[in-house]
Amino acid sequence: MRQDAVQNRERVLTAAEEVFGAHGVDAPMNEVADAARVGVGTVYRHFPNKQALIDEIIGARRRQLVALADAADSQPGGMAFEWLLVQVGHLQSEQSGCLERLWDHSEAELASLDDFRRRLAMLLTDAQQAGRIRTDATPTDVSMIFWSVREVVRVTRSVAPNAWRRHLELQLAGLRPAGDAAPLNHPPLTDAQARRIMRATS
Amino acid sequence: MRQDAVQNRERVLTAAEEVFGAHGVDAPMNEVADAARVGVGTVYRHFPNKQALIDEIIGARRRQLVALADAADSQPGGMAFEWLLVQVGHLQSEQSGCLERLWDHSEAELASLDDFRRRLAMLLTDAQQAGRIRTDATPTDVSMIFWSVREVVRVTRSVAPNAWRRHLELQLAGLRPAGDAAPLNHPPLTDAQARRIMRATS
DNA sequence: TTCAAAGCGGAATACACGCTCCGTCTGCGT
DNA sequence: ACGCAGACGGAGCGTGTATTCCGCTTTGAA
Repeated sequence: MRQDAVQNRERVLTAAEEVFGAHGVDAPMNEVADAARVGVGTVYRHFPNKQALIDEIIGARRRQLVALADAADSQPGGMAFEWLLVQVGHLQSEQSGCLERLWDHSEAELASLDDFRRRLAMLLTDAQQAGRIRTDATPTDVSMIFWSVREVVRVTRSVAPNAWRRHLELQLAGLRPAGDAAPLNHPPLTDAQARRIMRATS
Repeated sequence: MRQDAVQNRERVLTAAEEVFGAHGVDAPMNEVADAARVGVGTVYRHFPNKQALIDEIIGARRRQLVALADAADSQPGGMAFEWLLVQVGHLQSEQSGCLERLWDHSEAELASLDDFRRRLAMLLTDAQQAGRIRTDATPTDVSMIFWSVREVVRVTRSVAPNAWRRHLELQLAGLRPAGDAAPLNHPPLTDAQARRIMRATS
């Protein structure tokens, strides 16, 4: 590949991350091209269509996600689970507009995040055994927290970019072992449901 | 106003509630017109533009919201606050697509919901004094819960229409008085921030 | 019953966006 | 230096959607 072509591809990716991050994935391709100081034609030379460009960006984030799950193992004691949730919050709060689609997958991409989910489930179990998390919490409850944090990030980022931290703190408080608190009355999502949801949203 | 015109206006409103509720406010006006068994022209005779139609629907919901806050007063003891949160969850889960904009306002509409917010703040204080809610929770924390529940509703409704209940339960658990749980490390949104956010989202 | 005002339908318009096409330009192997 | 495969830009096409326009229909007061 020609040298300038390689450079341009990179510029487009960076620009797309910025533009989509700031204005959401609904931002027009024209804006991405302008931000990359490149014609739209060039964008389409490197990515067959808008979805492919978005996928490329999100793919990179998914890999970060898996890396984070790996890194969590080296956290002390039963803290790994909570550490991971905060890290994922960080990830979601950077260039948050891109990530509207982070938790959606075609069946094909499901594998990459399955890995993440498996590790997350293990960390959750560990945390429960360490007595830091209530035993009736399930991995699907954690998915709901991710969705919820994503939305709080989206809504608050322009005014209070750190507000999601408090929201997450409160949710973690909700996950603590029930003292005198009542047990949960509503059942968690089943895995099958969670899976269908993640496919449907996209 | 002519009799048939009155009827048609009503039909359009009902249809819009259904269509926007099911497919979100991005659903095309044509679909609304079809669902109302009416031409697009008629829709535009009654509402100057799409936004006005949406506003009308949301306005009605806001009034319901205020009514709920009033009704909460007749709930027993310190439970009024929690009861209200569940009711708001219900409200958000019905025709949820319409409500993407429920918490956004132009400065002008701020007044209508201010009333709601004032009552909510009082109920929160009551619940705190009754020892059911941690004393460091603020009304802006409750706003974040509303945003969060709205998103969980949006994501899960087609597969598990009741999933939001569990999510809310967990959040309420997070609002219980801290036993051995650590105090919150991150500050709540200020009122001014919350206000700006609600204006910016729209 | 009559008829003008009010209402209606839906084709046509305006516009925004994804994407394609093609004439022009440029890195780089020779 | 040369030539051209490969890359570039951006005008223009197709589509989808909000909104308008206008000839036809209906209502209801006289």
